[in-house]
Amino acid sequence: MAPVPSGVLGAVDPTSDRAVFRQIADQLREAIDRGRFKEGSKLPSEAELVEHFGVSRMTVRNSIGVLQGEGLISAEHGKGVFVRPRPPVRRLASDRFARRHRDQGKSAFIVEADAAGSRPEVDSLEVKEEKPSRDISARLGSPRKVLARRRRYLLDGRPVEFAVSYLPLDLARGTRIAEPNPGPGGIYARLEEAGHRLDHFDEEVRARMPSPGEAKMLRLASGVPVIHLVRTAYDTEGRAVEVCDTVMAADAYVLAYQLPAT
Amino acid sequence: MAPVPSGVLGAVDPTSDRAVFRQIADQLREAIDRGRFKEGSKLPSEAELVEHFGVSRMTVRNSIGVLQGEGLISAEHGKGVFVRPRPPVRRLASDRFARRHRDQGKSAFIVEADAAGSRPEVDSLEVKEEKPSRDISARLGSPRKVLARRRRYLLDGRPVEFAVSYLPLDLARGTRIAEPNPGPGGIYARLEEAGHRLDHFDEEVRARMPSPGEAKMLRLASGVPVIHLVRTAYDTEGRAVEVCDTVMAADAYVLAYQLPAT
DNA sequence: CAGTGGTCTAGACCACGTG
DNA sequence: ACGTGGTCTAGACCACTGA
Repeated sequence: MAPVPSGVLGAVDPTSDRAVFRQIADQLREAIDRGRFKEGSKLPSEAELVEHFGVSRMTVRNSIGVLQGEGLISAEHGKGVFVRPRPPVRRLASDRFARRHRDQGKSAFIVEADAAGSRPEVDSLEVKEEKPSRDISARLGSPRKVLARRRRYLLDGRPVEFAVSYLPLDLARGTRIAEPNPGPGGIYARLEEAGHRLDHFDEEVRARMPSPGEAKMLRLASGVPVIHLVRTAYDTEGRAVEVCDTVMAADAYVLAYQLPAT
Repeated sequence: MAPVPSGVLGAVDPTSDRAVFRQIADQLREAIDRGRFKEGSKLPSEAELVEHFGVSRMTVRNSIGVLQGEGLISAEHGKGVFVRPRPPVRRLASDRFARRHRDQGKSAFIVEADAAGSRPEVDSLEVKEEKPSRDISARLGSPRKVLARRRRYLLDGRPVEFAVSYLPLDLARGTRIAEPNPGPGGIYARLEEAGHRLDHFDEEVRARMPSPGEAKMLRLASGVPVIHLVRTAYDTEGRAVEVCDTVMAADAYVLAYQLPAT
């Protein structure tokens, strides 16, 4: 068993008021912050830390759990504990739905990822009619049924976002919007062709820890929150024509908005 | 010791592939979701769960840890484990910095909280000159020193937000902006009086788990992420005149934006 | 005071990943 | 086969809360 690199980690004081596992977590955190353990690199194994600090394994595991909860490290069964790499973030600009950005063939996600040198994928595509939740229904003006378009987005094989678009049935049924591939420019282009010129979008942004289902769908490490974004699209007559409910891996995104000062 | 209420929690299957502590976490999560344990109410004690499921205490504690990480429950030493109440959220609208909202005497935070029936407080107010971080410096056009205005916001005694405003020294030194109370309309009103008419704001929104210092400052329970918001204010000449760096308790906020469709 | 969660020990066996 | 983390036990003592 390799010893812990000398000088990187000190000793703990069992008589201190601060719990031993917190002292160990503090030392590891500081070592990571100072770059003594680099992004993606392996921390000393539990056994090595037990040896180094002279504590029981549960104490070491407890300290590792603290840093996992902070999103700093993640454990991989059979391999070790690693400093969590910060993945490249996708920047969502507030003008991303402007008409000029509607590409002829490809979706905004694909275009943008290609430009950034990432490999984009969309999977789990599912389109079906269903009864809306109370919340979605209220936002769309209480339709009895809606068309739901579900899909998951991945970058370089990593799932980063899961989104569901809801549209009132009278706008969607029988159009390309109800097909898996809605055609060039996406559903917004189809809505405008049908006479529903878009006026503006409302976006609501929340952050929270993922449900177990979301963590699985996005393959989230512990300590990674999600950004929950609900966007409502309005046409020029003030009618809500679409609600898009999106859950994003928070470590993969930064949202950018421009606000008028007037 | 009171028994676990009958019918609410079942049994675990030690031969299952799913770990026992996950099965217990699943059962507790489902009971909470179904409302069998209401918001703010106390869960069975660790000892009662040990008795009910016939497992060791560490197993029960492990399952409790899972739900804490999800932000569903929080433990209080000496009292018990409770279903985490969802605090009222503060909605930040994208027009919150419009001139018409600049109240004569009070800050936007105070006005809004009063209207919502909450008791607002601002503390830890600190104003000083300092050397900016690389990031802040870049956003402000690389000034050598800046004025930093730090403050913490509380609602009904609960800290919800910690904010730091940075301004280039040449705009702030010798003005009311450099005083703890910048006067009616706040620093934006002072900037405009000095001829820096505001044109727009850029906001960047991220979500992540808090650092230990942030968790302490905002008294965050485990399983509560923070929203990190960086806003840059530009005047009509395109100069960045202020950067505001804000860390918010994610369970206390929803951000609302309006985006043009053009 | 009794009851609660917080910390810690010293073991055990299992499941995963790699050589 | 071996080293890694994952799960689990059966205890112990401590610190906080409330009656």
